Amino acid sequence: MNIRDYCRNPGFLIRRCNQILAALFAEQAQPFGVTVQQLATLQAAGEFPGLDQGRIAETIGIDRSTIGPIVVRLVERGLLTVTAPPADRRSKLLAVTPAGATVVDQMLVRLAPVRTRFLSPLTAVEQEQFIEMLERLTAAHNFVSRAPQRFASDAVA
Amino acid sequence: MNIRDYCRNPGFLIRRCNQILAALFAEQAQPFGVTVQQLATLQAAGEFPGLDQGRIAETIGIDRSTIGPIVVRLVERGLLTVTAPPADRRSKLLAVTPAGATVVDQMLVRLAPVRTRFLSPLTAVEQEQFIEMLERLTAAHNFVSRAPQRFASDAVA
DNA sequence: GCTAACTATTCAGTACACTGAATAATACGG
DNA sequence: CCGTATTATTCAGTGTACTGAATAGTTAGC
Repeated sequence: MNIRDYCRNPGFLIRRCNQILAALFAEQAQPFGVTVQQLATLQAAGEFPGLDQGRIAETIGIDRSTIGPIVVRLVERGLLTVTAPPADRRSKLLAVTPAGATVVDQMLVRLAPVRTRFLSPLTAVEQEQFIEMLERLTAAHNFVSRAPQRFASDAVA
Repeated sequence: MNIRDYCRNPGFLIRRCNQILAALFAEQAQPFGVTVQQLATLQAAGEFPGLDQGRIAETIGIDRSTIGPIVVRLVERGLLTVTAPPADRRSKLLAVTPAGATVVDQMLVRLAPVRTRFLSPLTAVEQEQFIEMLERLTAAHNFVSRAPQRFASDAVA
């Protein structure tokens, strides 16, 4: 296997896409100083107020040991608040501040074109197929990584 | 836009795929203690012996400031050697050691099933379409990231 | 009630990834 | 030649990601 074939592996291509999307995101997000995972955290916390940190991490599919530092940065910037419920002092309940909600709204507006631009090399039909295939792949392999994704609204079986 | 829609963005899905592929890779690569980027570096250095560090980085699409530490770790493990050519003492020429070549061969054998397993939720036709779409996306946006990919064999226009 | 299992988070350690700036060596224009 | 632009790499700083282990708090069994 030579290098050119190696670069046709899904692992390699997905990594390249990740780099590209990170750059496109950073371009738009720069004035806000908020990263992808920080935005995802804000959005999940906004939709499920009062959910604990671990379940927010599950909702967006990031590791529990990774969300801690993310939350710290968001709290430092005044975009998120953390409270320890008296019932269970192990957990940390997250809530988005008004400033945080504003940032999310403004960022989503600026980021909408990124999706369009990234997918533009594909035809409209291909774009739908591509997203659908990605969804199928992530769903099928959800439990492979240490941070499987689970929505808070999904009842525990 | 709610969280479920947010998770249908290519950025989110690609990040999840990346996590999954990293986990699948790690599962097979663990006994070797070699990471994805380290393997890619070894392979590129093996195919283009005597190429300088910066061009190896370009070949595999990683940042020049990232490859330095990767090379250091590979040299420490005796899988790679670095020489400073007398002609231009700024650059560092990389070469794979026999031990490094053996590691690459053994790892490629173990990693072949990872590709098959990852793509298995798609039909044979879809798998080809998926890879082709990824190639088109990465090619179209190649210069968006700080580390565009360029093969050493591509003549400079 | 008190220990034992369980759960939420954190911490230490390793490895990317990128930005912006610094350092060092080379090449070129006059 | 000699300073200036160019090129190769490095460094400092920030932010993920994951592993394995530790810490702290809770629930359950008996």
